Amino acid sequence: MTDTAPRARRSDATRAAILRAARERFAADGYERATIRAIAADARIDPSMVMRYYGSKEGLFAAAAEFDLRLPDLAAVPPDRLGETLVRHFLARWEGDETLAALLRAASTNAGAAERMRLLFANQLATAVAGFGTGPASTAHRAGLVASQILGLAFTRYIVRLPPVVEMTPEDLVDWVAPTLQRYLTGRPSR
Amino acid sequence: MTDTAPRARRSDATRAAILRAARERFAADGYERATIRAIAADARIDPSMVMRYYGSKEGLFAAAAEFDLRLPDLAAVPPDRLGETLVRHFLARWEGDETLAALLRAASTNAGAAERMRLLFANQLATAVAGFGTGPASTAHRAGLVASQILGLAFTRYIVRLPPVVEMTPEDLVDWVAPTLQRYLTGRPSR
DNA sequence: TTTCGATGTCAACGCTTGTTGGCCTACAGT
DNA sequence: ACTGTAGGCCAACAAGCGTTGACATCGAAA
Repeated sequence: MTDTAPRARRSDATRAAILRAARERFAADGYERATIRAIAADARIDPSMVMRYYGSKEGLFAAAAEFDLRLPDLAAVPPDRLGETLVRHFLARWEGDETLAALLRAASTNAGAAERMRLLFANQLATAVAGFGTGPASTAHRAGLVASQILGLAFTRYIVRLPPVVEMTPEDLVDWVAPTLQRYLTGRPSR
Repeated sequence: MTDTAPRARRSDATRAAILRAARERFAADGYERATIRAIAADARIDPSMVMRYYGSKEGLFAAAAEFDLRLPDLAAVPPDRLGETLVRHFLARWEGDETLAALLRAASTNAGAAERMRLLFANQLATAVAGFGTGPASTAHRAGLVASQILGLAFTRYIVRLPPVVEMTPEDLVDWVAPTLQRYLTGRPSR
């Protein structure tokens, strides 16, 4: 039941090459400047193949932006190390897979990409941190605050490339940002 | 000496209308989807006028993205209220002027806009917070961390519009985010 | 060996884009 | 009243875009 398409088609390699090239281009150029022609050239096939396999540019992006945050089970983490765990995980996930960068860049100008970003954080981050924290702030608000810091870090480090943020080592970033996330998850606001 | 162009030209109103329309479009659509034709239509003039007055689309954007953060003199702020002051100021600045949103959206896909964003934070934010904090972290790093949280807040609230971040009131945001900035400016990292 | 669907190429379509140059019009200086 | 210039519009350009359909080729089933 796990594989609905039992035998591999001969075109699977082509499909994969298209996806790989698409992720690269979307991550580097954003949605509108990443052209189907350029993606096809990278994958060494004709632009019309992209249309055949993915229907449209939107369809290609939807396939290329499929992403799993792979968040660990936070219930198994010592409660006072939640922030550290999250920063470390996101940094690793970001540097190892350019899909998130593609989604981030595209979300600025493409409505569909922004919607995907919202779903990603609602379905994966918000549910992962559900149950943490008490008091006046809802779990959703805590997840939103975490998202604001995580995405801001990614935006300044990988998109705008602010020099001081780029220069900091992952360990520096963990040391500084972990307490922020920790407080957003388990702390209280001032006043 | 304050006004180098003593008498107002008759075209100044048109120039201003173009700039206003450009800021709106760049903020709403980003750099590539905001077309000169659409901007000209909003300003009720011919597209060729945009070229005459601003030379090119890049030139128009450069003029439209001119921005002053208008940061207050932080030396005059009680040292333990730096974070609160900054969050409040940025929130007000953001909601009152769409230029920053235009710059933020465009910075994701346009190299020139990203460069402008870097200059903005280097020249205005980094210099405003210069001198705060001691210890192993340089002032530039502290400014970069502040930028990551401020831009992340703007990105999630005004660009991606993550529901929990949009729903929070400005006062809620101040209460939660102020301690973060306070620590980035005057605190120490964990470990 | 023939057949037929899957795989891939080619050329073109209709459209939009930034940009340009020519032309008309109104108004300020004489 | 005349004239020069600044302000504005119109039409068109070359280029690039996503997308389409017709045609070639390969590989496996018959």
